[in-house]
Formats: sequence, C-alpha cells, structure tokens
Amino acid sequence: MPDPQLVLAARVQAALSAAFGPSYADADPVIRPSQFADLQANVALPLAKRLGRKPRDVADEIAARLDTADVIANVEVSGPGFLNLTLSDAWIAGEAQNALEDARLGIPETAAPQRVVVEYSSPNVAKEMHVGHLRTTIVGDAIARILGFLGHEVVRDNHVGDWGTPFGMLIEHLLDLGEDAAARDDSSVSDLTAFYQAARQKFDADEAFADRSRRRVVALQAGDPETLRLWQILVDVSKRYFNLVYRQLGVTLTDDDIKGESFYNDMLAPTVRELEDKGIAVVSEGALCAFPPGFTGREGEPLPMIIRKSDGGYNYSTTDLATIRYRVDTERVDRMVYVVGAPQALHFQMVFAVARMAGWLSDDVQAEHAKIGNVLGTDGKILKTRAGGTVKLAELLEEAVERAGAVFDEIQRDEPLDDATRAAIVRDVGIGAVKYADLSVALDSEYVFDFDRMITFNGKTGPYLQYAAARIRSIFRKGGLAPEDAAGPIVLTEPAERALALQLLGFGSVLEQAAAAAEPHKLATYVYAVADAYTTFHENCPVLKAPDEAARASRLALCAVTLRTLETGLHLLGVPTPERM
RNA sequence: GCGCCCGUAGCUCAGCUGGAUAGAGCAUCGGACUUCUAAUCCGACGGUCGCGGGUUCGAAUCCUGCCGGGCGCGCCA
Repeated sequence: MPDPQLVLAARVQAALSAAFGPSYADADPVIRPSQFADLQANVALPLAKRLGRKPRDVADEIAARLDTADVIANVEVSGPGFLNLTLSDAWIAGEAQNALEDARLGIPETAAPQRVVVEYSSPNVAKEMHVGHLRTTIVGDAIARILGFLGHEVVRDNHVGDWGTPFGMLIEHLLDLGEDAAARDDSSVSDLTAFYQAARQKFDADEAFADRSRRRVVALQAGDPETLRLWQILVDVSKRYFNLVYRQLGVTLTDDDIKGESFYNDMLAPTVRELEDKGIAVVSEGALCAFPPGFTGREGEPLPMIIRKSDGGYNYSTTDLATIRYRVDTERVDRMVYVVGAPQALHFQMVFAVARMAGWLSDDVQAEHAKIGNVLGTDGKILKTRAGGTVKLAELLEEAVERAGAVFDEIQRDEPLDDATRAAIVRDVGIGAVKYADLSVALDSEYVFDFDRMITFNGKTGPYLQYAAARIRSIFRKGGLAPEDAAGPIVLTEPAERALALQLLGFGSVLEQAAAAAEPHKLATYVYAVADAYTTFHENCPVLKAPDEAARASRLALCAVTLRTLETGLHLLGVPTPERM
C-alpha cells in the first residue's frame, strides 16, 4: 500500500490520538497536495476550534507527536497552522522498488469486492451507431476495466434496443428485399441507415405497407415463430455490425454481454404485477402509473411514470424496472452503473425512485446514472455532418486514423517503418487520440469534438501519452534490455527522479477514486501527470549513459515502473500503446 | 411554470469531501537539437472563478437570490 496520502493520514491520526486522546483518532487529517512540501495536513485548523486552542499550537503539538520514522523527512508548521510534510527519499525509493517487484504495481485488489453491472454502449438494432454512442461506449468500457482491475466482479451489459414498434416495418421491408439479401450481407440490408430510412419511407407513403407493418408488430409481440425468425435475422445483421465497430474501437464488449430489451420480455408482466401488488402502480387516465414522491409536472401535479400504456403495451420504463428487478433477484448485483446520456437523467431518477419503493434498490444495492454529456461540434452545437446528418461512428473513426496517418507521414525518421508497422501504429494513434480526448474530460460535461486538437503529439493528448511510453520502450530497445529485467535498486538523487517516483506512487488511490465515482477522467488526468513527470526526467536524466552503473540501474528501474504505470493506466482507459511510434 | 446540468485565462478544459499565491493544454511571444525519437523541452504573457448576498478563522468549492446558456417534464426509446 504505497499511497503516501494514506500512509501520512495514518501517522497524523496516530499523532492526534497521542496528543488529544483516542476520540480524535478517527478525525480526518485533511491530507492535501501542497505547493510547499510533498503533502500537507490541514487538520489543526478545524481542530483548534473544537479544542479551544490556537491553531498554531495545535499544529505544533501534532508535529511533536508525529512518528516520522522511515517515512517523513521533514515536518514544519507554517501559515496559520498548516503542517507541511516532506517524505523521505529512501521511503519513496523503497515504495517505488516495491511497485517494480510487484505484478500489480503494489496496488492491492479491493478488500470488499462487489458484483457491479456496467450498462453501456446500448446501440439500437437496425440503426447505425453514431457519435452519440461514442462516449457511452468508451466511458463505460473504461469504467468496467477499472472496476475489474481493482478486483470487482464486473458484469458488462449491452442493453441494445432490439424491440419495439419499428420492427414491424423493418421486418416487412426485409421480406420485400428478400431475406437472402441479409444472409449474403447485401448492402441494402447491412447499410443500416439506408435500410431503416427506406422502411420508414414506405411506412409513411404506402398505406398497405403500414398495415402489414402494424400486423407484424402484433405477431412479433405475440411470439409468432416465423416473425421471431425474421426478427432474429435483423438482430444478427446488427450484431455483426456492432462487433465491427467494437473491434475498430478496441472495446471489450462481446455478444455474451448483450442483454437487449427483448431479453426482459417475459419479465415485464410479473414486474408490473409485483408493483400492483405492492400498491405502487395505479391506473391513471387509462394507463398504469407509478407516482414516485417528489416529482411534479408542468402544472405542479404529481408526475407519473407510465409502466403500462392504456393500450396494454409496455414501454421502456417497464423494461428498465424489470431489468433492475432481474439484476437484483437473479444476478444479485451490489451496484449498477448506467452509462447513458445526460438527457435521460429524469427518467433514471424516477426509475430508481420506483425501484426503491418496490424494495429492489436499497442501501445494499445502489444504482447510479453516469450522465454522459453531448458531443458538440466546433460550432458548439450537437455534432453533425456538413450535410446536417448524424455522424456515423465508423466514418468518424476512419477519419481519425486517416488524420493520424497524415501527421505520421510528416515526421522524418532515420529508419523508415514498413507499411504494416505504419498501419498498425497509425490506427492505434488515431483511435487512441479519439478515446483519450473523450476520456479526459468529465463525463457529464458536454465536450467539443475537434480532430485538430486531439490528433497532435503536443499537449494533453492520447498520442503524447503513447509517445511517452514508446520513448521508454525505445530506451530499452537501444540498450538491448527488456523492461522486465530492470531490477534496480532504485535510488533517488536528482529532483526529476524523485518527482517521478512520487508521482508513480499515487496510481492506486487514483484508481480507487475513479472506480468509486465511476469517473475515468480522473485516471486520464493522472496518466498525463505521470507522462509529464517522466518527460522532465527524460530530459534531465540520461539512462543508458547515466554517470555510473548504480544510477543506470536505478533509472532503468524507474523507466520500467513508469512504463508499466503508463501502459496499465492507458490500458484501463482502453487506449492502445504501440511499442514504437 | 417546475426540475436537472452548466457558466473558471483569447480557445478547450481540470480543480468543487472548503484551506496558503486558482491549475493544465492549445494559441501568442522568446529560447533549446554533435546527447536514449525535437512526434520533445524550457521560459514569458494571460483570470473581477457569470453577478450580488450569506455561512466560516478561511469559499472557485457549501447555502441563497438574480443573469446567461443547455437539457428534460403521460402513454417514443
């Protein structure tokens, strides 16, 4: 457990207890980053009031009782009562050494593993994935990876939209085209946007077609085998397409993770029945509704959540409730993270509220909505194509790779890389650029999508981070060494070495925070800080040409830990790390 | 009308479990390649943290009222 913040917190708490009595042992020591030392403890200020003493005196007393052995090199009281804490170089070096020798970089798996379902991506069958799916897919995947690394049991859940009234017209349109077209991946079927639009157009223009479509919806919902078979064809075509995009994007979702809306069909009626039995659902204006307290509509009237329409059909609220019930009763999850667009915030608030009324959610089973902000164009509006249409995700990614290639080709290099190597690097860089740009801003803020900003090797970008890792690999290559063989011992003499090592020790707590809050951008920020610290080290501390053998061994070890931290961090974000660039 | 989110440097964004002089990247300007990838680095410039009150020893951070922007609000998902 190398995290300096935790180690110091324990020491300060012990000092509090020793100075003021055991009842102060669990007081928050308020350890914070400091510009005057490595860290500072601010606990003396709030404590002063409680003790009725001067903050400075309290700070002095804590300092006097503080066990500094092995860990703390210097303590000083400054300002109104801040405790500035400087860590010992040897301790930092020792912890970095531990990280080097540990397969998990010294980061323990959680002592309280949870079963966590992460619902993300959730595209619609028979519809092209667009930029709107980009963030929910990328962010959800990062959350799932981070939770998994910390030892939680992650259930990835791709809640695809594979059911509903549009399937009537889609199936009829499929019949018109001939289902063999789908089988041989005919473009009239596999071009999902065109397929959907053609069906829609016929539905609007052709009365007979519309009638057929409506009858087909009834047949679908009644479970007619032939209709279900046709429906399955459409689902399969879409799955093939989703997987293409997921592979392109480097996302961990597989077919096994798909639990579409149709999966819950049989559970809708029992779910509704349970809500009725519990007196939560009542009929209002012909529809069966739940009225969770605290929600009001336009006129201040109670806001209903409709769980069965007046025509007897179910809607997405019903499905979402059935989903929660299933996850609680059958999957026995402890936590649910919904990585879904921010506009659905009210919907989820109500769903969660009703689920709590029903007793499905409680203090023991939590649900949270990771609200994904919209992706905007450089004009500040929702991202659209020049023509005003939605931007297809696949095309967006292709453009990213293309642009990465253009930047790549401008670089002069001594030994040119062959085409296959170039293609692989350019793909990693293009995709990595898009993913890092997306993951580096808080997930709930809208963010401006700008290729020019993200596909550059300067600044806070994916390529910059990949480059930092590639430079380290390059050193090992040049030295004819493998990173795994670096053994140290790590000794810190230069300021840049110390700063880098200290930065590396914060990895575990950053992951904890990112996992607890379901906020990967905290990790994205950290990885950049590591790369930044490394770059300073790289500029100031020659590795292969270090002044002596001990320094060389130490620096190689530092490089090895840094490399693994960068690669692990980027991997948990889903950003690929090419070995050379 | 009600609810949620947002407003921090010219631009894009961090920071928001309250803590010292508010950070980063880009852009701009000025520097650094016989040295492990200059796909890089260093420095400078740049901010009434939307505005006003309040709580506090201390507020970008918490509370409240305005202003400005986005989104949502009964049978679509």
